[in-house]
This record gives sequence, C-alpha cells and structure tokens, in this order.
Amino acid sequence: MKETRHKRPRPTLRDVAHEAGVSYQTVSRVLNESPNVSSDTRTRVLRVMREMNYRPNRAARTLATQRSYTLEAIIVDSWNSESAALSSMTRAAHNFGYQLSIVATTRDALEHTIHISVGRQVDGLVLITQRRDIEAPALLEWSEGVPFVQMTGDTGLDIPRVAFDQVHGTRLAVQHLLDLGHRQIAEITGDMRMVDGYKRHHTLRDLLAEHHLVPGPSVEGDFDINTGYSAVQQLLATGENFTAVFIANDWMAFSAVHAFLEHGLRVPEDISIVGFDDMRTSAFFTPPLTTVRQDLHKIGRLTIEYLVSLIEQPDTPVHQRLLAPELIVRASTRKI
Amino acid sequence: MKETRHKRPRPTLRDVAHEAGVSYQTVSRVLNESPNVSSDTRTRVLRVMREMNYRPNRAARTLATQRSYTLEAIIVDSWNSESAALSSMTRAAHNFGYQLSIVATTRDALEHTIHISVGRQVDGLVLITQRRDIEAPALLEWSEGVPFVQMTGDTGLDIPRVAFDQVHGTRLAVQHLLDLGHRQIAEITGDMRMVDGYKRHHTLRDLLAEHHLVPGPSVEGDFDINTGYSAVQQLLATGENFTAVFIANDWMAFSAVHAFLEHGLRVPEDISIVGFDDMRTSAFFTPPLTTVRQDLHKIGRLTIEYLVSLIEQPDTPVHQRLLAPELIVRASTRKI
DNA sequence: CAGCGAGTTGTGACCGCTCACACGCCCTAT
DNA sequence: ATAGGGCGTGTGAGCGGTCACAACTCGCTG
Repeated sequence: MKETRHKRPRPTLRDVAHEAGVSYQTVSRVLNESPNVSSDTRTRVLRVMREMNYRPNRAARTLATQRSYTLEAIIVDSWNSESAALSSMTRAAHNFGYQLSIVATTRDALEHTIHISVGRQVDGLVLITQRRDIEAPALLEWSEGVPFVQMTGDTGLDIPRVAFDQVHGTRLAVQHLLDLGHRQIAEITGDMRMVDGYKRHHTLRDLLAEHHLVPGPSVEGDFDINTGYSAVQQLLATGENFTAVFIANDWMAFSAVHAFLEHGLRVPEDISIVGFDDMRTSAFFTPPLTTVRQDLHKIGRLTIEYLVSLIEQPDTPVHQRLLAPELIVRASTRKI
Repeated sequence: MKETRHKRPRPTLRDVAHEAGVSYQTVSRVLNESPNVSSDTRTRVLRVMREMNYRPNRAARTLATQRSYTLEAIIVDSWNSESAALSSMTRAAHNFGYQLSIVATTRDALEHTIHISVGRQVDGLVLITQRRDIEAPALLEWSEGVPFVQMTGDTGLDIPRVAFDQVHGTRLAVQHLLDLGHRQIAEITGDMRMVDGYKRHHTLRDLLAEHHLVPGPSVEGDFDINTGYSAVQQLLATGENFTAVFIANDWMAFSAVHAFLEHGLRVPEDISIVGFDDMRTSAFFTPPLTTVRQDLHKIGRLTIEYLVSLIEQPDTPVHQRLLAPELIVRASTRKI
C-alpha cells in the first residue's frame, strides 16, 4: 500500500506567509479575495505566491470547507452519443465556478462509484444513463443527500431529471412515415433494457394502434452499429411486406441500409427509413438519413443549471424537464 | 462565496470508533486492511461501519497521505475520436487501484486546468491533445513534478508519450494507392495546427517525392465533417487531374464522397478515396471506406500502464512509444 | 480626552484522516 | 526468573487549509 514519494514538497500557505512576513490568515484572506486586506500587503502576498509557485491544496480546502466546487458526471456503460453534451456541461459548470469531472463506470460498479464520488465531497452529481434497471430509490440512497440530476433515462419517479421526450420524438418520426402514405411499417428496436429503446418501441406501437394499423415485422436490436445489418436479414426472412422501417437509432440505420442494398432493395425507392439521434455522419450518408435530432448541447447546459440551483438553493423544487426532439427530413424517406 | 450547507453530517472514523468501543486508529486499521487487527474487532468494526453508513472522506485521506489514487485525463479542445480510448483507460486505471477522472478544457485554459489538477493532488495526468502549439517545456513546468503522459500528439521533445505512428499510417495509405496504380493523387489535409494533420500531409509529400511524383492538387481542411464537401469543390475547381484522393480523416471523406457524387463522379469507379481513423461508421458507408485504423483501446491501456509505472516506479525511463496503425482495405479504392 | 467603530492583522481550534511511536499482554527461549 | 518478540491496541502530532474570535491601530465624535 505504501510507495515512496519523490516530489519535492510544494509550498504551503504558511510558507508563503513566512516569506511575505504576514500571518497565514492574511494569506488565506488574499486567496479568498477578502476585502479586509490593505492593497499593500495584498500585492506583496500575491507577488510572493507567484515567486514561490504556490498552488492551494484543494484537498485541504475541501476538508475545511466541506465544499469541493466539483461536479461529477457519471457515465454508466456507454460513451455513446452523450459525449457531445459533455463539452457544454463543462462550459456551463465553469460559468458557475465549478469544475466538471467525468467518470465512467458500469451498472455493477455504479453504487461503488457513487460512494467514491460522495466520499470525495463532490458538490453535485450528474448521472448519465439510459438503463431502465436503475431505480430512483437506490440513487437517492447511494447519493446520501448529495444533489444530483439524472440526464436522459427515466426511472419513473420523482428525482431531478432532464431528458428528451422520447414519446414526442418517436411520434414525429412515425407520423412522418404515415404522412408519406406508409401503412406497413417494420421496426428495428433499440436495446429494450434502455429507456430510449423501450419508449421508442412502445410509442411506435401505440401510434400504429391509434391509427388502427397492424404493426409490421419487428426485430429487437441493441443500438450497436453492427446490429442493423443482421436485423434486416431477419426482417426480410419473415416474408412479411413493409414499405418503411422505423429504426431506433442512426447507427443501426447505417448498416441496415447496407443490408437492404445487398438484397437489391434501394433506400428510399423501395424502402423508406427513418432513424433516430441525428449523428454527425447522418447528413452525409447515402442516402442522407431522415432522423430525429436531440439537442445535446442544450440538455447539457440545462442539466448543469438545474444541478447548480439544487446545490445553491436547496429549496429548488424537484422536477423532470423534457426537451422536445426535432424531426430532420432528408432523403431516406419518400412518398408512396 | 458562502452558501448554506444542508446535508446532515456524515459519520466520521471517530464516530465509528466510539460506537464500536475502540480507538480511531483501530478503525483506520480496519479501513486499510492492516493485518494487525483481531478478527473479532475487525468484524465488529465492519458491522458498525455498515450500520452507520460510514464513507471514508477522501479529501481527508488525500490530505494526510498526499496521495489521491486519482488519475486525471485532460482533453484539450476536442472530444473527437479519442473518447473510445476513455473506457479502456478507465478500466486499466481501475485494475491498478486508481480512479480515472476526465476533464475537458481549451488550449487557453490548459495551464489553469493543470494547476487545478495538481492542486487536487492527482497522482498522475494524461494529456490528450493533438495541438502542435503545446510545448513540452510548458507541460513540464505546469505539471510541477506530477507524472504525466501525453497521449497522441507530438511536441518533439523528451516527455513521456504514447501515440500512433502517423508516418507509418500515412505511408500505408499512400502506398496502397500507389500499388493500385494511382499516380495523380490529390489531398484534403487535416488541420495543420494539429500534429496528425501536419504529419499526414508531410508524409504524403515525402512519399510522393521518393517516387518522383508530382503532388496532385491539395486543399487544406480542418478534420470537420462538413469540410470535405467544400474541399472537393475546390479540388475540382483547380481543373487538375487526379485519380485518387488522400483525405486526412474519415469524417471529411464522408462528405467528400457526397460532393463527388453531386459532380457525377463515382467512388471508386472514377475516384479512389482513402481516409484515416476508421470510424465505426466507415465500414457501413457507401462505399465502405478504405482507411487507416488506430487501436484506441490499446493506446488507452498502454497510456495508463505507462503512467502508473511512472508513478509507482519513479525510475521508469522516459520514452515515446509509437503504435503502428493498420490499413483497412474496403471498397473506396480500386486499381486503375 | 475617553470612547467608539471601522479597517487590518494575528491566534487557536478544527476539518477527518494517517503516521510514528508507545504500551500492555502472552508466549517462548535462555 | 528474566529478557525478548510478536501481536493487538491506544495516544499525540500533523497534513494544509478555514472559521471564529481577539487585538491592535487609526481617525473621528461628543
């Protein structure tokens, strides 16, 4: 457990005080920009700090103040699309005077990871996961009073959350197909253990039922880029007819198009396809993909804003905010 | 600067000691798995810990030991492709008993970010950036003796680094074009302020010179997915002939293919294209892209292994490790 | 000229943990 | 009988900051 340390000791606040000929408290005051320091001593202390290359020890400060000014984003199981939100989150946290640090973990290690974050005295947590098997009560227990916001996902209970409205997004996509005249709509689902996969699937079914349409063939996928390919094989193997496919994300749509081509079916001439997520490559795919866009920068910013207000104004009400996705019509769908 | 805290106080090691009827040191021993505790007291203490929901305060431990068992990966300016490496890095860090935390920053804020990490007593730093304007001496100064490894990039000096061999990768790609009989090779470069953009460009030039070939038209790009499109317009506008294009990354290749199609040029029938990076979508593009693959999982693992050995065996020699990329031949290139 | 308040500085205690060391105990070797 | 050596446990000090409070120097007022 023990290793030899090798770094030469860094100057402490007391070293600076000694060098500048003031008390350590005065240095601390300068550090915290207290107004009650004469500008003479302030400049002197600042100069000494610079000369000695002084860096405040955050661990000591955290220990004394019980505040770390750190927010932690915990990503469970996947680096998927969400990573685009991280840069906005970092920026937003900065604006409020916090550092955002990101850790990745797995479902199994989640409790442990949260414990460590809590033990590290982070001021707030962002939980990024779509898994349906993560329950609100467990999160509340594990976080032990540290404010947190769940980004994406849906555990169905009253914890702070900011997410995209999957029902709305799916309805946009499917309604688009209906508007184009499609009545036989097949489906490649996402991972049903994920909230997004689950909701997109059930919303599709609901909407078809509302229109008294029989669902076309459906294959359960897992959001992975390779899956679309095999899923299409399975769809075709059913022998059922369909003129359009609702595919739960763009990644699977990419490989699905490929599979169709190999079977001599062209998109959108023979089959219309609508995807989900609007990856950056979707616009340049052949054909450019009709899909549903979710504004990741916005969700990142809002999540941090909400978290910070939970931290700094503890009476902030718990709510769940849903952001509306947007339909992007390109060339993978056509009227029949 | 001050806010009201609201959380009820967490139990400390002394609370546990009191409750279990032992001294705080004994609890500390249990915590650190010291062998010199009778199994009686150990189990009793462990039980009390669980009952009281005790979590060790990492800030206090860090302060006392000057060790945080945290590694910090700093990502400068981009979440590009590297994010695939982060999951392997997290796993590798775990295996060595460290937590990996990731922070994003910009070139301008880099010094500040490193200072904060150092002040947080992280045990090691990973710097992820390709920018050429980040100099080794500055990094050495900013990190103040905290071990660090640069992943990717190349500042040309003796700091610990693990990176992909851009020269080798580029030669594979260009040699492939030459082998197919191409002699008029155009180019869309990456961002020349980045090491990868710079090296890929110059390696292409060098190799063509070795074969006494005149470089085809060249347009400077920036690695962004939108750029390939306009770059192709510019290439065609030169009026020069070319049968193949070396494109500095797959993202630009995607949109480049599009632009060619709009001009009635088919890939690979009229134009061969070789990209770089092997994005996950590249295999399912139309046409599937010939490209150069870099093993991100491997680089992540090696980086952490190297960093940990720098931390735990300070006599570990400084070296620069280059990983060989691999040519992936698909359908965007053909013999002429 | 005593008294007061504002501005500036210093002192002690404490945050929660670990380290070095001392202590008591029982068992064994001389 | 005594010294020595584990083992298990407790005590004091310290890591590098912050907080609460005391104290000193002014200038101003009544």
